[in-house]
Amino acid sequence: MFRIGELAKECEVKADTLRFYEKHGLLSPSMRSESGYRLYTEQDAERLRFILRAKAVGFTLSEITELLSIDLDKSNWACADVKGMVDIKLANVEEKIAELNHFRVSLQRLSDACCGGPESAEHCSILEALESNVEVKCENHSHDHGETEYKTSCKLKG
Amino acid sequence: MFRIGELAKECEVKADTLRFYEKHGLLSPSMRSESGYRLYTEQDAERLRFILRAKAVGFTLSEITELLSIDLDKSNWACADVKGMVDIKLANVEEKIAELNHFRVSLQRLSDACCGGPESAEHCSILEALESNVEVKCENHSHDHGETEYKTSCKLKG
DNA sequence: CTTGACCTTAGATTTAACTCTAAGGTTTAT
DNA sequence: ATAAACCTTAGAGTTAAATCTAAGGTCAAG
Ligand SMILES: [Zn+2]
Ligand SMILES: [Zn+2]
Ligand SMILES: [Zn+2]
Ligand SMILES: [Zn+2]
Repeated sequence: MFRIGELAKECEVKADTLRFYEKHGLLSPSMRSESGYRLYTEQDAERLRFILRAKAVGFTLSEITELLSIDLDKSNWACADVKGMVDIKLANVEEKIAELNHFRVSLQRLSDACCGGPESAEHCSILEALESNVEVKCENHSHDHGETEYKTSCKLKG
Repeated sequence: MFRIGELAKECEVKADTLRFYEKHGLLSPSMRSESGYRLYTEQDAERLRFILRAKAVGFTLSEITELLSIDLDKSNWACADVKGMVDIKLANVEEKIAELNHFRVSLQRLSDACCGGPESAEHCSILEALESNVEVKCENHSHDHGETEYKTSCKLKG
């Protein structure tokens, strides 16, 4: 039997989080003490660990609710159902990764185009790219700061 | 001169979004009509496009606020400052990608371990993995549903 | 017997970026 | 002149997953 703070510490979450999970139907303590304190059994702790493992794998709390209901009623579900959920999630994650990769490439291109030197940003390729719609070209690794500045301070100058 | 709806349509955002940007100091129309309608100049439209481009690259609105203030005052900033922002963002994005890749691998492993067949999930490897802390092994592509079921319905059975 | 750590509740706040509502004023077309 | 389409404002609602606050009850130690 754990009190809320004990289980929280054991599983490295806040007591607030456990109350939140209870309010949202993910995990209720099996008992209460006479004075009303939540008392969690080892089974409750197992269920919490299930939740946390699913969360670590990227499921949202409402998806976890669904997984829990399947887990408690396995015989009425098929492997196909469970695998389906995982595969949908996998597709979501892959989509998100693709989107972020798009950001990454764009940012890398911007970064590569800027000398990063200490001189004025008046001709900074990054700002220019954001001002106009021009895609930064890959080769443009040292941009022009004008005759003098360019020669003296652009770090990446060929 | 565009009215709010016109600029919104032109840039494929909602009028609400433009009011939101105004409230948050990203973009104010240069004028108002006699009756109080917002009137955006071409310069305002340019600024909006700057915002949208930066957003497309993954900057948050508060980062964009910062970029805009740099852009309006370029001479007081160095390339290093601008590139620094981009590089920080790039690092964030890369971190996020790494995190999602972690999810992806875990999910893929779960998915691979489940036969996805129509029989009861009572011995589903996915649920078992979530119940216990055991990492699913890579080779475990067809799990056991018990003598009979396994033979009749597991799709991936070797 | 009192201090401090812990527990209870309901409800408010946080973050980001919108999105919507209500109640009304303006423009344009028919 | 009247309807449709547009505009104004202030402020509330949305989403997810907590996190925090206030006001108070409980428990073990010294
Ligand atoms: Zn430079
Ligand atoms: Zn630069
Ligand atoms: Zn199976
Ligand atoms: Zn399965």
